Amino acid sequence: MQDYSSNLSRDIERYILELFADEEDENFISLRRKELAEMFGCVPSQINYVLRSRFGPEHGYLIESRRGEYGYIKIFRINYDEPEEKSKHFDEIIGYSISLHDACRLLEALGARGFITQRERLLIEVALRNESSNKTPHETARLLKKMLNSLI
Amino acid sequence: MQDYSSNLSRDIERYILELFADEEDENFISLRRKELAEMFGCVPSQINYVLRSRFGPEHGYLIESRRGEYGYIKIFRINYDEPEEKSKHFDEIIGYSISLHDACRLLEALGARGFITQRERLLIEVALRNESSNKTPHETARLLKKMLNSLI
DNA sequence: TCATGCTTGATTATTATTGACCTAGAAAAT
DNA sequence: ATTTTCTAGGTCAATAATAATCAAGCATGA
Repeated sequence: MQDYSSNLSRDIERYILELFADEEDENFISLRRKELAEMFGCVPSQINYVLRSRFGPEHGYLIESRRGEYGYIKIFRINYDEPEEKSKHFDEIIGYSISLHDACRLLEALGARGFITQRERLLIEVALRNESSNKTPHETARLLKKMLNSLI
Repeated sequence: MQDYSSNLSRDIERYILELFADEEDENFISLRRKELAEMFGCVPSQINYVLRSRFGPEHGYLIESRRGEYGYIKIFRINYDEPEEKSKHFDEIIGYSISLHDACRLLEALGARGFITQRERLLIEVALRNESSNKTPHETARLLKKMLNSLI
């Protein structure tokens, strides 16, 4: 169902995405939380909510910030592609549950196709194996999808 | 786009980094606190603040200084070529327990030092945040060290 | 209606700057 | 040889200007 009503968080999200669109050559944008909040007539913590819910690492963004005078928030966009296609693809091929063994085979294939580097593959495998004794195939699938989707 | 990346401390940091760049064959630079403070028109303790906040061990530097006449401050840039040293370094700066927040800050510094790429940083952050609600600082430290050590 | 997402503001934490006071080392004075 | 003085760096606390967190209440939409 489509939604036509106004929504502050969505507006702020769109504004930030526009900033990225305006800076095609850069992979990050800078902003001041206070300014942005004033601009949208909201409380500053609203900005944190938008960042948390839409620009976190699982969404493919890295955030750096500093407080105090000259404070700032930088948002780094790690990937440039449209998220739709590939993440749907991962959801399909990984599914609701996957064994550690199959996960590693998939990572091998993704490496062969140049989708991830050898180091990235290592990182994902280490994360998947972490406390693997009590990690179910379902949890494995969830984490694997999260990590791969963040890169897309 | 605005960059918000200039203030006194950042200027002093950049100046010191330039000193290192100018002396590529040396692994240290030396300076006089008073001179530097005069040069930047600030109080001398400002220099200590910059050293404390930007040239600590977690940034890959060591400080040695001497007071009185012929006083000086030397900043050593440490090399971590050997895998053994790198692993030990990670153990030292991460320790037995670390908050998610501090872990992310550390990853930022490791990125700046060229130890990890932005994509690798993304993967590590996603893994650390996974089920972070019941992830203790101790478990965070263990996983973080495991992942970083896998890259050595 | 009910779960989820959104909004708000009070409280807490961090960052940078400044200056007053403290400490160590070397030279000068005794 | 000992004391004094001078010079340079160290530490700490106060302050100001941000940003982050948290919990509570509200709104939306399936």
